[in-house]
Amino acid sequence: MFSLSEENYLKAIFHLERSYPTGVSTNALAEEMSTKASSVTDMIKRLSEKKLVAYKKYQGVKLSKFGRETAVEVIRKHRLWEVFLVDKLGFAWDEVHEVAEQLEHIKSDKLIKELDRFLDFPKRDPHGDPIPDSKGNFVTSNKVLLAELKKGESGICIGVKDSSPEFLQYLDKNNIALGQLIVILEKESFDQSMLINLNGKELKISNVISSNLYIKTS
Amino acid sequence: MFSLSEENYLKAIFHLERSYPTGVSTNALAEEMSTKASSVTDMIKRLSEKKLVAYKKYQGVKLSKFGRETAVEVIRKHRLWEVFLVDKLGFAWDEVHEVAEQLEHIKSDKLIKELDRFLDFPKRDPHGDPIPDSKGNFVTSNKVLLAELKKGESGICIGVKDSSPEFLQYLDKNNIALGQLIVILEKESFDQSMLINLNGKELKISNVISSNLYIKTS
DNA sequence: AATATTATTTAGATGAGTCTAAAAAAGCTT
DNA sequence: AAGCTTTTTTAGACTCATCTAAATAATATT
Ligand SMILES: [Mn+2]
Ligand SMILES: [Mn+2]
Ligand SMILES: [Mn+2]
Ligand SMILES: [Mn+2]
Repeated sequence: MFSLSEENYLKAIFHLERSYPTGVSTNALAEEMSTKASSVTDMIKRLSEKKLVAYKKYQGVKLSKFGRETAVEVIRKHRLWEVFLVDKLGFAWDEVHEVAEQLEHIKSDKLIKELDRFLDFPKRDPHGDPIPDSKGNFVTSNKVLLAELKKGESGICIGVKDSSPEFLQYLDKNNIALGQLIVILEKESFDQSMLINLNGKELKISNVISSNLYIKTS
Repeated sequence: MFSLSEENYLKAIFHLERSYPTGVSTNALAEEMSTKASSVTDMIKRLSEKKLVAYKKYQGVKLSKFGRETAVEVIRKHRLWEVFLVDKLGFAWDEVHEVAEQLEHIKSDKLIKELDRFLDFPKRDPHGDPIPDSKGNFVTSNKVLLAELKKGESGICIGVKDSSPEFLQYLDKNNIALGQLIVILEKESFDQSMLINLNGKELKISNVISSNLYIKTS
């Protein structure tokens, strides 16, 4: 059983490994955890002693198999709780993350097993992120940022890259939701802003927005 | 916002105040918290600085109004989560306490408000204990230990004093559940054991058992 | 009232997790 | 290759929550 801090570091390393395939740097981890590099070094040493990460001085960290399994389990719990909060308690999708950050650390195998069943084994959380199953397997869907599409192309919105309350509330305000068809009517070459069609209505969105919306491709 | 440890101490003091109306002793608190008296003294000083308890050296502690409100809120959360686990996730009543000990420390006003609504504002937890409402008010029912009743008397079982898994499993095994009518057929003066009628069936129970079952009186 | 026992507090240490400041290593420039 | 900059690690300190051992206060016994 690991501490709340240890679990949070494992999650952070897991997420950063995509951008740092050769090893997550101390500074990147410090940034992600909103802490100091020296604290990260301390924690990395602890995680290394517990065989959760592979660490060599000045080389960054990588999750071990064990560490990755642990991280995925915490992520599974986080996302299941997010589904619970939205589907059962009526939270909005921009209100769930903070609470899930706490709930993900509750230790009980039975709890998470029964919660999963109660929610009818959901495959995705309210932000479109995949939920690992009890064995740690999860779908990796073919997605691309809306910003990468060209004029005339279209696709279904299936997730958000930024899931901050601010961004999610912007989407709500403009009636952009997961599952919706988006057609690119115009794309401005100067600032990459787009005119899109959404439910028959036209909407102008900046590159900041289109760079944080995932579209299903295949 | 208080730490997990602080909240647990407040709960313990709250429960012990019934037995120690003039002030909860350091040793009693150490016993309840499974820790050492010196640790208790340290914590009491912290709680006192935060105005959660009134403390004078060698005099024991009492909760302040603020401290009592905080304790009651934690107890409210604990019991609501226990209802959730039993009613929604299918936990048995002897499996919920440990998990609720963790869940009671989750910080989110909205979460507990919506959970309460989701559970349809339950008045009692799975062990018959009253659940404080959002203002901290809860019913204090007229109850008496089964052991205090005499031959020929009867009443409805409404709660347990000991809610350890071992005791609860004993009750399950003997089909004793909350809400049931219990009639005392015989009472042995030597060891206080009883012969009771339960759903038409006769059952012999020891004083250890009857001293941990609450019966509704008025 | 003096003494013995018990309860409580103090003193000092430990471990987890964090911090700042300083040292050391790695990576870039020229 | 030497020097400069950035990154990372080390050293030392702090808080919270705990512990053991010792000191002190309160209570009980004779
Ligand atoms: Mn989240
Ligand atoms: Mn999410
Ligand atoms: Mn309980
Ligand atoms: Mn209970």
